[in-house]
Amino acid sequence: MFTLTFPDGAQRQVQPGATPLEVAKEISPSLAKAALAADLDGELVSLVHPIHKDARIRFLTWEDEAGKTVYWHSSAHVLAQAVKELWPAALLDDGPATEAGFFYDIKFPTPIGEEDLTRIEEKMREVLKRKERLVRRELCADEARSFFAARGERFKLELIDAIAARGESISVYEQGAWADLCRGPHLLDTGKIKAVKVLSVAGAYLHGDEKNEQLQRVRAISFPSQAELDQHLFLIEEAKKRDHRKLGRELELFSFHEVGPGFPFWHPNGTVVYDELVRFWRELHREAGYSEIRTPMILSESLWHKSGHWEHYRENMYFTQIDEQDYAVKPMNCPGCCTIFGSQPHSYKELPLKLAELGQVHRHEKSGVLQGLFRVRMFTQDDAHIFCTPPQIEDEIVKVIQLVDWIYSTFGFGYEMELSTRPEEKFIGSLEVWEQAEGALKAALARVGAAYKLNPGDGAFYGPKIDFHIKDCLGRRWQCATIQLDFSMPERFELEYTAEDGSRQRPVMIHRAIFGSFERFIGILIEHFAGNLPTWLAPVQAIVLPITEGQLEAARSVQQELLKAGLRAQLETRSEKIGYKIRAAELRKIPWILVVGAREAEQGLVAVRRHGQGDLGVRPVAELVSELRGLVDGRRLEESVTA
RNA sequence: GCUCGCGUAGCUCAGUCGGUAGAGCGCAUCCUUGGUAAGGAUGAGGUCACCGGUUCGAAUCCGGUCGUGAGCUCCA
Repeated sequence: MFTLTFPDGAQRQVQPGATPLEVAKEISPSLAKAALAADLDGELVSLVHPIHKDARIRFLTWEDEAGKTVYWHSSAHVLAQAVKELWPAALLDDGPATEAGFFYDIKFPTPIGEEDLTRIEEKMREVLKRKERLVRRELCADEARSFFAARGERFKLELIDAIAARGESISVYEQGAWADLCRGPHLLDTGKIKAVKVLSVAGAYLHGDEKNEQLQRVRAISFPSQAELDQHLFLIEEAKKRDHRKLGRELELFSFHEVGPGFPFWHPNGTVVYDELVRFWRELHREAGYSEIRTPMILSESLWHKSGHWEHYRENMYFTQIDEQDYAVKPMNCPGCCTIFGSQPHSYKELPLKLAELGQVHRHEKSGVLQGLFRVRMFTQDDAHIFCTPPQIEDEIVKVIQLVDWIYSTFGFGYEMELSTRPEEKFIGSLEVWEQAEGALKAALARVGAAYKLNPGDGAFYGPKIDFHIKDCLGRRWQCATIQLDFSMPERFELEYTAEDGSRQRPVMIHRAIFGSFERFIGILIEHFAGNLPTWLAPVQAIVLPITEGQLEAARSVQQELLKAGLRAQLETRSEKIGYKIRAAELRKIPWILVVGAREAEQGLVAVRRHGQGDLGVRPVAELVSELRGLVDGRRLEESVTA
């Protein structure tokens, strides 16, 4: 007998070879019905996996990420089967589950188009109706090779070789007359998959490698009920409405033009948002002991040789000539900052020295990756470089993490952290320094009590780093903040400080950004708030609407009061009906709409209307002004109106 | 950069079989002075992304270029 331990600590004895499904049935029929797979000592297993040890067990349902993964992975097999029934000559590569659905990379005899998606979807429903069992079968490498060779699946043969090379066991999952190479685990049968939607088809490289031939990636999603699918499709539509590229145009924040692909043009409204963020950032950094610097946009190519960028980053840089000398447009700010640090002697007493720079950088990104403000060729980083001694690293990292947390919480953003450590091979500096640095980062994370994901070997060649990812409304994760330790740059620039004992020492450099770039951050803000920016960030904070031209002067004086209080207020002067003017202001997402009619004008009142909330009643002008000032000064989120 | 799709007025989009362009919104002018999401009239706006080809004739068919979208690869 083996002992299974459940998440709540309860235990149960089972016979050797018992399966999670049998265990679930003993507990309750509803659990057996809801269970999709099980977690056995951290291993993801199917419900018919025989248990041959004492273990902790947890049943995975649709509510668990891992449960969804199994569900969608099985759905991917259904997709593949449907495709093979429609195009027997299609060649399959790989078809995993993703964060939201699943895909399959396929080489079609002739490329398919959007119009084929419905056919695939209908065929999938047909396959699902058969409610076929997914049966696992283990094969040796040669059996597997002849199995897929007989079917002409040459991509699968490559996958088999890769699996065999890793010394892993090879298995196929059969469903009806068809079978796919797969590690599993899977659902017991396809009957639990109730609703499917084939979403898109796009190019993808074989095995995800750019050098390989191009296949087509068919993306789809499935749900246990039609209602859940409908809800998901509704959310996709809602997300599209928030697309910052659309809102950016509608709200006249920024634009892109053929004369500068990837180079954003900031319109007056967008510039206000940008400047407010800068102001917020400056306030916090001044308080946190940073000094601000500015370094040139174009610098001699020799500097970029020295920094290593020419060697490692040339592909992404723009070059030019001045007086027949070679120059480069800066893609990063660190060399400029190091030039300042190196321009004068430093004492240990100055450390940690924190030099911040709103550095505008240009990077030649591949044309295909440009994407609104999320991926541009010119952007401004809220950069800073902290020069310190190795023992100071931990404290400084803690302070940066706290600053990031403060800034993100001001916008109501959730985020995830990742720690990337020393690469296996390509790295500079001694193992000792790396260990010290990684230890400092881990200690800092522990001190702030942050949960983080470890990416072993994912650090830069010059040092380990902590990355912060914000999740946007489409579920995409964007790296914004980053904290990177850098042992390389101080070395290359021969930076030094005089230590207590008079010796010359090399400082450690911490490279960090919090917004990451203003461009991307604003893009995320727009989508996060669906364009309804909090009052402190809104390009126009209030608009005054006279009901008739008779109140134009009274309305103008209300506007003057707001302007005097430092608020961004406009006056509507068009002679339209009030309904029309309100509609226009609502569409511009102006947070405060102030209506002045004969009644209000007489008593020094305004009728207040908050965007999205309708009429809030009348209020004395002075009272409203101080309320708005409070919102702005406190950089209040006003969640009730932005949600 | 690669694959596929798309490109018509400031915006959203029609435009049939190849016969040199249309709507709504917005904008301008005039009328209207209306109390919480669209009052009315008139008018201006387009080298149909660009270059080339086929054709008597191209927004429409073909090729190329540029831009853009979905992905891939890469990243703040």
